[in-house]
Amino acid sequence: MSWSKDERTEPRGYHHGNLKEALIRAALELIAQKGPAGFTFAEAARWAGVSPAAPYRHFRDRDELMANVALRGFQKFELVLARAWDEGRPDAFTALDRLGKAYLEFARTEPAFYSAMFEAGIPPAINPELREAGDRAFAVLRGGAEKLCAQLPSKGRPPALMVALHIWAMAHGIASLFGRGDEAKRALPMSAEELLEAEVLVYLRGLGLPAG
Amino acid sequence: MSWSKDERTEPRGYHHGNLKEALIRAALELIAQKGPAGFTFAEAARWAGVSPAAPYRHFRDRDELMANVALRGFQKFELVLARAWDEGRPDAFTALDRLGKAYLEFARTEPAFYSAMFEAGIPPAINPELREAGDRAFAVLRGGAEKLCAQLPSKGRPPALMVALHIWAMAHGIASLFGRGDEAKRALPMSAEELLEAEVLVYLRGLGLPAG
DNA sequence: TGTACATCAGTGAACGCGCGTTCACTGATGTAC
DNA sequence: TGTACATCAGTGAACGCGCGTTCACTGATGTAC
Repeated sequence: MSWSKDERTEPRGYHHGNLKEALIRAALELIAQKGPAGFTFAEAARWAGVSPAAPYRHFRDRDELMANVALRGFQKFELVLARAWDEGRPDAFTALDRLGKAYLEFARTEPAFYSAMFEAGIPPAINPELREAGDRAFAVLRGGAEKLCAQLPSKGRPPALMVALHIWAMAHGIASLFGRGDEAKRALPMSAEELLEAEVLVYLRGLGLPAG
Repeated sequence: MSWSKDERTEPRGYHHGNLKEALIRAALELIAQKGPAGFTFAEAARWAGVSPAAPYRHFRDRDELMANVALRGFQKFELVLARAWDEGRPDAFTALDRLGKAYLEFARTEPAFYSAMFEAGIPPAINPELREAGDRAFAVLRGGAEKLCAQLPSKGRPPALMVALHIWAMAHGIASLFGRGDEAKRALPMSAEELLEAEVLVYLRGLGLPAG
């Protein structure tokens, strides 16, 4: 869970008690329903059962809320990816396969997070905290790529960073084209998971893996 | 050019004469500036120098305008891709490389079209004309994949459709992560073009290409 | 344990704004005769 | 070539709406003594 503290089921009384978390949850719900653009500060307040002025106690404006959602998204994403990768156990191939599936599962089950992270157009340069969180999530992919590359003969070994970027691009490409539940559903002869798995497999073979 | 007819440089008089085209151009400009969500019907009208009621003569609502932009985007995309592919001349590799570069160039130089096509969330199922245009653009990739696959031994040859989807996912992944001018610019050790070229190269090697 | 007080997190009313949409209208264009 | 008329593509004023934002306020909570 991203909203850790205590989950009050029934916020009551004058003080909400957990408004910041409630607003973030409202934003997630609204983004999931109508896309990253289709959510307003006022509506999030209404969702949380609070006056339209209340959110200003916790966020300067809509963008700050959005950035906060993206931040938590990256944190959760890092966790999910790291758990899937599991330090490359039992071997890099199996782990990479899990990683790819986890990537797609995240994009599918957390479309709001995914939107906020990659499609909301928040400039990462401005927000160092956000940028760092994104980098940490990417570091998981990068670690995986390093472990894979280490299995190649050092002569002509491709840079691990490049391999990580390739894997990211494949996963992101498939996730955004085919991996969302409802919208833009194009008829496919196979699931997004199978498609990504096959793609990564061909790619790895192209790298020379598995190597003797 | 997508807006073909006659490009009046100075729309004047009571009748605009070319309002439909002007509105689409305005939408492109606004989408490019502020993303697919950051454009309004009223603002497009203002941009075209026309009263806010005028656009209703040409589009039922904002969504219809957006769909029209996406439609033209796919048409132009198909043209651009087909020209780059050039029927696979002089050979499928060279042509595929051109295709990838053209894909990225389109995403970069026509961000508004690209957004409308892939990020505006227009349900393609509802709009058959739009869907068809998208299919025709994809058919170029598919044709390329077929030519590539034909070079493989028929035993164990992967389905061309799958290969086409893989190529699309790679190109789209790189375009949306790294291939836009201003926003979300992450420091990369190489250009988006080089990154995609390398990725496709590894992938093709994984397919067993070039084959003897 | 009780009291005074500072601080905090909410209220609710108000505002200006731009958007989407409608309406009766009007100027321009094209066509029939 | 001219006239009458239908049609088309725009105007501009008006409306209701929801948003973002501010303001003085107030109820609840925590702390010092």
